[in-house]
Amino acid sequence: MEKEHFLNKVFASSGITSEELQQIIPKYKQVSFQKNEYLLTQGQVERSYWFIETGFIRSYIVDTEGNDITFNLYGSGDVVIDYPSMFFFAPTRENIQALTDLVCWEISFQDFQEMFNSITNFREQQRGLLVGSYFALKEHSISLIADQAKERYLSLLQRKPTIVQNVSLKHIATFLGITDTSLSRIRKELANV
Amino acid sequence: MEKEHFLNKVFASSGITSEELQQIIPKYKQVSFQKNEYLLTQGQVERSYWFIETGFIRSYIVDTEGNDITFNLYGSGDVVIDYPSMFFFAPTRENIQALTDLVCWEISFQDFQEMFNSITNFREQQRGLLVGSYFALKEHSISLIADQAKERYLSLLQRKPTIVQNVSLKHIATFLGITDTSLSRIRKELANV
DNA sequence: AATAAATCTTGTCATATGACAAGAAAAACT
DNA sequence: AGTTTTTCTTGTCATATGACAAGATTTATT
Repeated sequence: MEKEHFLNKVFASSGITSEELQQIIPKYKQVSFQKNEYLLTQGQVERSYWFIETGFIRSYIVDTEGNDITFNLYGSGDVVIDYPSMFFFAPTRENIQALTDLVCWEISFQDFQEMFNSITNFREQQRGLLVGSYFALKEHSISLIADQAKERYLSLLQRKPTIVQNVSLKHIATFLGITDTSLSRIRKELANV
Repeated sequence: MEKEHFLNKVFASSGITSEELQQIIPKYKQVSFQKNEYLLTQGQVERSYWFIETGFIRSYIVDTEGNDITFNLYGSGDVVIDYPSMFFFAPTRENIQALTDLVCWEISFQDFQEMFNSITNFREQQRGLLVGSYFALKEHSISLIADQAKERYLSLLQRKPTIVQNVSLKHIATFLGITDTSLSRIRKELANV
């Protein structure tokens, strides 16, 4: 996709003017990653973030027992960023990995910061992304407490069908807070109905 | 506490100048709530938020089965806000309730917004609060998946001892994603060691 | 102080999910 | 195409936690 076309879509409902968009466009650059490549690994400080044009990404953390837990799954159109690392200059606990070959649009923290401080509409739009991530995490967290594993799976299937279709069972399972064994049984049960 | 003294503490490490602080100070007003009073209820849109000077607050949501689940617990110095409701003008799912008599400092969204757009240091500091909330929620969410209930309780006890001392067992339990019965047993077990 | 209400503890039993292991199926690689 | 590696399924058994109910304790109210 052409850069301008893509960014037009990203900023479509933000009220950004075409003059502002002309300032924003040069800050984004297209980057590609190969399947299994890492965009960020544990211990690094994130100095830029990405919008996915095509492909799938997961982020995962390794817990104290060494278990690999998928923290988030991303698809086309999603923004991929570890906010605490980016804004606190803190070494991340996350590993962000390409699940497929990727085409992304990257912006550096420095460029982001400059536009965040100078363009009100950009600021509002980006704050919206952060609040949106917070909201998604909040719903996920409530769901881990309130819902059975089967309900969590059905909810994900409804909200992000392409993720469920394209990501391996074990990653979806740990994202939902269960084992791959359990998710396999849940799928079997759902298929039998 | 005097208003200026309190705000000096809140903005201490934000790089805000004393001229800027003079702009900020008039926007905050002291408000009191009585025990059990609601600061926000389900369905409302949040139009201001609070810093707690003294007292304890909990926010809870009611799930689809009618269960009351504590989403967050707040004590002195904490910022109390439902970000999605505030920034998306969305009816909240949360009920925010005083657990004790409270003294808080309140700021309206409108005043917040004005300063967020005009004072760079205020902007950075407030963005930091949002990212900090995101980070806390992220750790909590990972902990719900990766840790046993006992570990989650011990972690809360270590990070927020005054919360554990001042909030009733059943609220702490649902915050940790377990029943009051289970938490009671965990406490018994810990006492016996 | 007496009473009522809320909170916490403890018993018994049920159940969702995990742990581990073996095979089957699918995907990746040579 | 054949081989290796990864992913998914299924069986058996274990366990953390829940559900419900009855008392005990603490706190609030008259």
